[in-house]
Amino acid sequence: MHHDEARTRLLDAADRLFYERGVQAVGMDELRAAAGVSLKRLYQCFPAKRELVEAYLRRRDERWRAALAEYVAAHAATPADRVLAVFDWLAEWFAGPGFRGCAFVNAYGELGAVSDGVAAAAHDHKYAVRGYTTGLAAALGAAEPEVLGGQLALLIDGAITTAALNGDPTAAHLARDAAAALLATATPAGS
Amino acid sequence: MHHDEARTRLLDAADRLFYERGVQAVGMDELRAAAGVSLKRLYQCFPAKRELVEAYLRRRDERWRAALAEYVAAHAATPADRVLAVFDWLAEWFAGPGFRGCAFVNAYGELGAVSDGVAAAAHDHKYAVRGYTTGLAAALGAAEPEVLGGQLALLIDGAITTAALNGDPTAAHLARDAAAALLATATPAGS
DNA sequence: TAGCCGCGAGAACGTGCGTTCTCTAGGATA
DNA sequence: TATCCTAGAGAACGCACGTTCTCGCGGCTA
Repeated sequence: MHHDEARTRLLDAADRLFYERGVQAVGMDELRAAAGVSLKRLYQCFPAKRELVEAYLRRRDERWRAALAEYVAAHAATPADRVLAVFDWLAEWFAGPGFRGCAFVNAYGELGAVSDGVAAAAHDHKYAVRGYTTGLAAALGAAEPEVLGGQLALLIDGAITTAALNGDPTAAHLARDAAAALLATATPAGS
Repeated sequence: MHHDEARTRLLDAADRLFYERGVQAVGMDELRAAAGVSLKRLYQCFPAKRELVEAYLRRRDERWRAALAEYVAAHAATPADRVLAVFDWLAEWFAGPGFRGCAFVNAYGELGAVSDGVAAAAHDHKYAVRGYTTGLAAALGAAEPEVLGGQLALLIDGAITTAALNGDPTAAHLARDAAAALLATATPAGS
């Protein structure tokens, strides 16, 4: 097996197992077995668990934001619809199998105090999401895009947390309605 | 030392250490030392770490919600001010020393998949907070108190997450402004 | 005073896990 | 064909930690 394929399989296994059960609940040997890779190869690809964890978060960040952006681009035509589509995408995610909240929040709770790399990955992810919503707000012609974008990010995080901890996927609808109300007050009428 | 005093000191130490560094990063012996209690006494009070963790969460839930309700009652006169005061309290919490996000979200990320007790404690906490905000919304005369209350809870969770992961205490102000906008659209004019 | 009880201190035990080491087999090369 | 390199399988190591056990001391009771 090639180095790159082993790396991909390890990241796939990490993405599933770390998200499903938490980082510390999954051992390197279980990961190795799930990926179908030898322990020696594992440590060639990721010399320590720390590095695997950070690579898992970095890749998940890219994929998560790409999936969101792709859905929004495909399902909405107007700037306002794009904002609302964000919450439609969340609704689908929440209702899907295996949803267990935000991987970055979870990892931060587990390791943020102890691992700078994890804390930085969580920070960067949230910062990037906020950048995305701020972009949507700017496209709307909002008076203060940073404010509206930040508020949309709050609603996203709140919905994820509520959906996970309360097991309530309808949090996405609640957040969508709140976002619509914020849009109405923060943008020039009729935009 | 009395049994009850040992229990209190253990819970005090747990509240500080578990919140500060995460549950799994703190060993029973370190906890014992921080509480100034013997290991034998520790296991008399809490026969397993699991039980100490759950007691920590239960007590923190009560104290957190009591502190919030007390602040709101003391700093706001009208129903609308009470809603906004929630976010003022959050702003103080975020800016205080040692803030590291929501203890329940953190514990859920760490152990929610593996411990039913932790998942239930997190659920119950969020459910209770939502009940509180729904009460505030009802006092406002909101057309749909459950909706507004739920949305306020989303903003609270979003603000906590953003403040923690982005290290940005001003998330409370953002959330406060968003709450004000929601109040304006969800309540009869002038209430 | 003699015996008993409960406590604190800390050693000890078992287990899980991150990481490294050993051994064996197979394929490429001269 | 002989040799070397690499990979896989899995044993081994070291450590951390949850939990239990041992020991010795101090205070109570008869």
